[in-house]
Amino acid sequence: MEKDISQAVIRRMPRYYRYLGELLDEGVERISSNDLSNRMKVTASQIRQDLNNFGGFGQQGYGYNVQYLYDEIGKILGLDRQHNIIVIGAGNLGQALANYTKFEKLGFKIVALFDVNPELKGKSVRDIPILMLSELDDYCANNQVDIAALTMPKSKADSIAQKLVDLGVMAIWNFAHVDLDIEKNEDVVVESVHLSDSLMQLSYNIVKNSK
Amino acid sequence: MEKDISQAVIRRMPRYYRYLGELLDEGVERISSNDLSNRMKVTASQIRQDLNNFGGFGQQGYGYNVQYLYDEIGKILGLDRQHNIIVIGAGNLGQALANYTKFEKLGFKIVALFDVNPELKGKSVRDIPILMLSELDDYCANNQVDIAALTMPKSKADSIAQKLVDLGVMAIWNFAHVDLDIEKNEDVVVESVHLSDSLMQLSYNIVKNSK
DNA sequence: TAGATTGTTAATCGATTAACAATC
DNA sequence: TAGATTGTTAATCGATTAACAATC
Repeated sequence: MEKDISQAVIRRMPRYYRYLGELLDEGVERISSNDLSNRMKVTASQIRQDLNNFGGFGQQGYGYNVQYLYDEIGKILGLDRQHNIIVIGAGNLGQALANYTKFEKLGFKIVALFDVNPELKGKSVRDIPILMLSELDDYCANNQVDIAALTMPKSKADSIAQKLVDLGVMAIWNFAHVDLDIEKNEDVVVESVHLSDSLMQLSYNIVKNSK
Repeated sequence: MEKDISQAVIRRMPRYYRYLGELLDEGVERISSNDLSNRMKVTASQIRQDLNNFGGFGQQGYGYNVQYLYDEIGKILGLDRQHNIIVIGAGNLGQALANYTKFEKLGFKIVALFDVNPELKGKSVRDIPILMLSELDDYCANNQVDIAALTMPKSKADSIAQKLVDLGVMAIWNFAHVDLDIEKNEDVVVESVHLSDSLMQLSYNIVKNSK
C-alpha cells in the first residue's frame, strides 16, 4: 500500500474542488498556485505541496489548467463514480438530505429513506421512497447500497450501524450526536457530522470575541 | 489578551464535554486521564495538555471530578449562557434545526425562522414562528439575536450574511456550500458546516478502503 | 507513608512555510 | 531566450507524545 496521505490534506481537497468549480463557472482556464492562494487565503506553498501528494498536475511557467485539475481532484475524491445512499430516519434532517440536488450532481444518489413511523409509509420525497425500517434487510439484499446516512436519535445509532455493516454497507455518514462503536472497526468508513459540537465551537469563539 | 488557544484544542473540547456527559449519565464520579483516554481513543497526555490550557482541573493521585470538569468545560464553551438563534431559510434543514431539542438543552435557543416563501407565512415549528425575510430588520431591532444559521441557497448567502452583520449579529452558522466573504472580517464569528465537503471526504475514504 | 495521578517540561514527530533548482 | 511558475528539498514552526518531579 502507498503511504497514507494525512487527514489534514484530505480535509482540504473538497475545498480546492469547490474553488476550482467556481473558477470554471467564471470561465477561468488556468490559474497559478499564487493566484489560487490569494483567493483561498492559504499559502501557495501549501497548495503545491497538497497537490503533489497525488501527482504533478501543473506545468512550470504556466500554472494549472483549471478543468484538468478539477477533474483530477474529482477522481481523487471518488466523484467519478456513483454512490448510492440510503438515509435512516425520515425526519426533517433525513428529508433535507433527500432534497439536496447538489449531492446528486456530485455522484451521491439518495435511493431510499427508512423510518419506523407508520404514518410515513408509502410516502416519498422527490420520488425517493420512504420505506419501513423492517424492510431494510430485504432492500439491502436486492439493491446496491454504498453509504448509509444516520439521522435518527443517538440511542438507536450503534445498533443500526452494526446492522448496516452486517448487511454489507461499508460507509456510514453519521449525524447522531455520538461516536459510533463501529468506528473502531478499521474496515468501516465513518464520517460524522456533529452539529452540536460545531455549535459549541461557534459558542467558544463568541465568548472569546467578546473579551 | 491571553495567548490564543489553538483551534485543534478547541475542536476537541466539545468531544470531551460529550464524553463527560455520558460518564455523568453512568453515575461515574471521578476519572483519570488514563481511563478517559481509553474510552476516547486519544492519549492521556493529550487530555492533560488540552485541559491545562484552561487551568488545572484535576488533583494528583485522584484524577478529575466528572461533574466539576463537565461544568468547567461547559463554561469554557460558553454553555453557561443562553444564545438566541435565528434561522434563515425555513426549508427542511431549517426546520430540522428548529426541531432539535438538544440544542436548547445546551443553551442555544432558536427563536425564529425566516423565509421568502409566502406559503410559510404565519406557520410555526414547535411554537417557533416562521417570519418573512422582509421582517428581519424589524425583528433584529426588537429582539436579542446572537447567532444566525444560514440554510438558504448559496447564491443568497453572502448578501444575507452581510445584512445580518449590519444588523448586529456577530456570529454566523453557515450551512451554504460556500465560504462566506464575511469570514475575512475578524470581528465576525463564522462556523461552517459543509455537508458536501464531508461527503467527499467520506467518498475519498471509501475509494482508499477499496484499494 | 506509599501509591496514584496530575501538571508541566523536554523530546519527538508531523505539518507548514520558505527557498530554489528544474523546466515549460 | 527570458520570464514565470512548478515540483521538491530544506528550514521552521507547532502539535503531540513521553517522561518525571510535584503533590494529593
